[in-house]
Amino acid sequence: MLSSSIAASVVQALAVRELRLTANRRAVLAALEHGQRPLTTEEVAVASSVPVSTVYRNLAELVEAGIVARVAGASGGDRHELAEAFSEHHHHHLVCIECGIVTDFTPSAQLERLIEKEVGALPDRVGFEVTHHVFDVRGRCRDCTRT
Amino acid sequence: MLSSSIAASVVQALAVRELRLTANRRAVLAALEHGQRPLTTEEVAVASSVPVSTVYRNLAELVEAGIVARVAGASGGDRHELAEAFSEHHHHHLVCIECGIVTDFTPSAQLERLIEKEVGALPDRVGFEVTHHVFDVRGRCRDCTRT
DNA sequence: ATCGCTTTGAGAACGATTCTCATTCACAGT
DNA sequence: ACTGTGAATGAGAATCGTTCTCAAAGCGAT
Repeated sequence: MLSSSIAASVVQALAVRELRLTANRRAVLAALEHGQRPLTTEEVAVASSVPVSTVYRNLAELVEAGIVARVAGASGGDRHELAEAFSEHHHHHLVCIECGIVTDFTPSAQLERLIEKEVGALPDRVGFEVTHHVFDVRGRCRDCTRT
Repeated sequence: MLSSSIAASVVQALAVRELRLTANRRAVLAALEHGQRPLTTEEVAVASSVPVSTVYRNLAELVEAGIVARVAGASGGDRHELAEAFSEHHHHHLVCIECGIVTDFTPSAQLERLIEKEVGALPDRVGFEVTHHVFDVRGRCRDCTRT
């Protein structure tokens, strides 16, 4: 079930785009909320029991509405998670280049501050309008190093 | 033409995997070396005049051999560039979410140091074997902000 | 209950990537 | 140079993830 605290703000964000919080979208969001990690479209479809074509469409709409964030996996399909405004806190990703699994991690506040500062200077420096940054670490996860 | 300075080390890296530096692979690498930015598979095929199926295969092998790096674009096809060991220097990317173009930028040494430190601690902290990190900034490039 | 609009779902369509396999090529040994 | 062996090639088929299509169903307001 989608937690009601999230539901409220989701409804608002959807309303802006004249989208409704239907049972399917609820199920998709609930899957993302309870998933331990960013999920592929396929995983969302299975976890939510919503047909794939609808999951594709819903995820696209939710990303568009800023409720869901797309995470670049190692290969084979993008992954999705609740956008930061709708989940716990700012974090980054550990991407396993072997099995493709993506897990979260939170870097130090110091690093975060420095990144913000650096990124904030880009518009003036190179005329690039920043929407967000990605700081991912790639390598082999605990399971895959056991082989 | 692929610069001879690179060619030498490429041959070595290829030899480890029993791969040869053929005319096609030369052309693919030359395209990446002279491209101003990370290129899509299609762009490499055109620039090098090598058939797409061969470009796909060659890029995969070169990535596998650590000679080429895959860069996650905004959408529509991954992009490729020479791996850092074979190109000028360490850098990161500005990815335009509008047109998909990827350009390079170099963050401050201070940020780089802090990232290294943080990333270096991960193996002990969470049992993740780090191969490299990705620090990309997403937004709209100069051209796309003009619309 | 009715109207107008959004949403849905099954399958078709599409595009990027991978696979297949007969042919060609590169290098090592002679 | 000549030959043998495994690597590399290329054209098209096959595959896989994603998007599109369209008729049917759902939701909210009147």
